[in-house]
Amino acid sequence: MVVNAYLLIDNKFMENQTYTAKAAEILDAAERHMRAGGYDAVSFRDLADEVGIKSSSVHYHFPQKPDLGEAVVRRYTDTVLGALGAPDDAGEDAYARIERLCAVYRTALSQDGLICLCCVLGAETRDLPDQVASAVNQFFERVLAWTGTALKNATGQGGTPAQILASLQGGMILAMATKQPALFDETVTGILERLAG
Amino acid sequence: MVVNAYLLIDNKFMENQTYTAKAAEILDAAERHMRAGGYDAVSFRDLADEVGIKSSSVHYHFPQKPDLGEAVVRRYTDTVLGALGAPDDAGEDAYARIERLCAVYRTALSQDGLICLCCVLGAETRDLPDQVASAVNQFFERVLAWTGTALKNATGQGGTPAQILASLQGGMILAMATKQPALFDETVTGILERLAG
DNA sequence: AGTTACCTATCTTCTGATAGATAGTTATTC
DNA sequence: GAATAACTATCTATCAGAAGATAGGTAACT
Repeated sequence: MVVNAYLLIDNKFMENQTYTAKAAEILDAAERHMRAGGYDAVSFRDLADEVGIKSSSVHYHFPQKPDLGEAVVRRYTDTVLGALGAPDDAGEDAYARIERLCAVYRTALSQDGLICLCCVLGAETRDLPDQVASAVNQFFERVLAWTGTALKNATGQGGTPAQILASLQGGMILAMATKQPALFDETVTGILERLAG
Repeated sequence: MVVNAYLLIDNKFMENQTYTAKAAEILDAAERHMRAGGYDAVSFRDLADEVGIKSSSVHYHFPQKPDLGEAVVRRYTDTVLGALGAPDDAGEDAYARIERLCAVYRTALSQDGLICLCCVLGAETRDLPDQVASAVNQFFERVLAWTGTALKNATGQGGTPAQILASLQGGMILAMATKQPALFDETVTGILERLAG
């Protein structure tokens, strides 16, 4: 049986895409820079220096910058969805799932001191190469879908997936821009209170 | 009486800072680019071309790039606060005021097809020159303060200023990144529903 | 005379990108 | 099993273009 290569991109098989150690190092550095300063904050030379190779070797792993950008976003998407786990585990209620969603975001913020990659890139979508913008779009579609499933059979008036996700993304920006991490926690509190009803 | 120049920056006098026609044109172009793609999306040459002068002449109006960035953010802040009007007009209730806040954001999004400047810059705060990051910080402090005042004597459980603002900022990103403006409207609906109680 | 608002010309540094060489590994063929 | 081919991951060297920035000139207005 021949597997449709296109399908491979949009279903679970893709989640296990592997990279060599060096390529992964490059992606790590690129993600860090992008989350701190956006797409333009990444330069092939800086990445090369950080991982100890030459800039031309970075092009070997990721021919063009949009290829690199797309790879960073796709890997990030898979990491986040992996951390979120199943949105329809019967042993959990909606509250526990959304609490987990908030915790995933919270960890990213406090652990790395950086906000969500797709929050940063989403803000500059208009100027991103199509390839990258499309990957960012898919991140949101997938997380929105996860949240929609997670909310099934929710009791309280917890709000829609878009409302919840908007609060999380906006809370991060507020926390980062005002240097007050507590503002993020405040938005999380609001989300969970509404869900508890 | 000598007016304290520092005070001038943080109170209403500052709102009337004037620019020559050409400087204002430069700020317009710079704001457009920044709202579409962030701080790095602005180049002196592009701005110069757009307003019909040479790049060195842009430096005449705004010596360094951080000066330009700061000016764009400060002018934007004053414009937004001007559009918001008084947060403590006795003839209005909290709902009407927050409705206005949402409308201001909504207009920016639908009229220009661009999201809030400080949403974009806030996302990349970590990599911004201090001068610019500080102006972005002040934008949020002022809008948070406006919202706090607007909510005084609110009846329903409308949420805190940070919760409301986070929803608005996040809703914009979601709308932009998914190319679904309706997602912004959905977050606005949520904000107003909670406020109505 | 001084100030304003531009200009020309130029500099350095950084950017993404490419061509072509090299050493080491892996696979294929005789 | 040895010879050869192909692939992987890096290098050196280089390019054209764009970036922010500066020095110094000019014409007009105050």
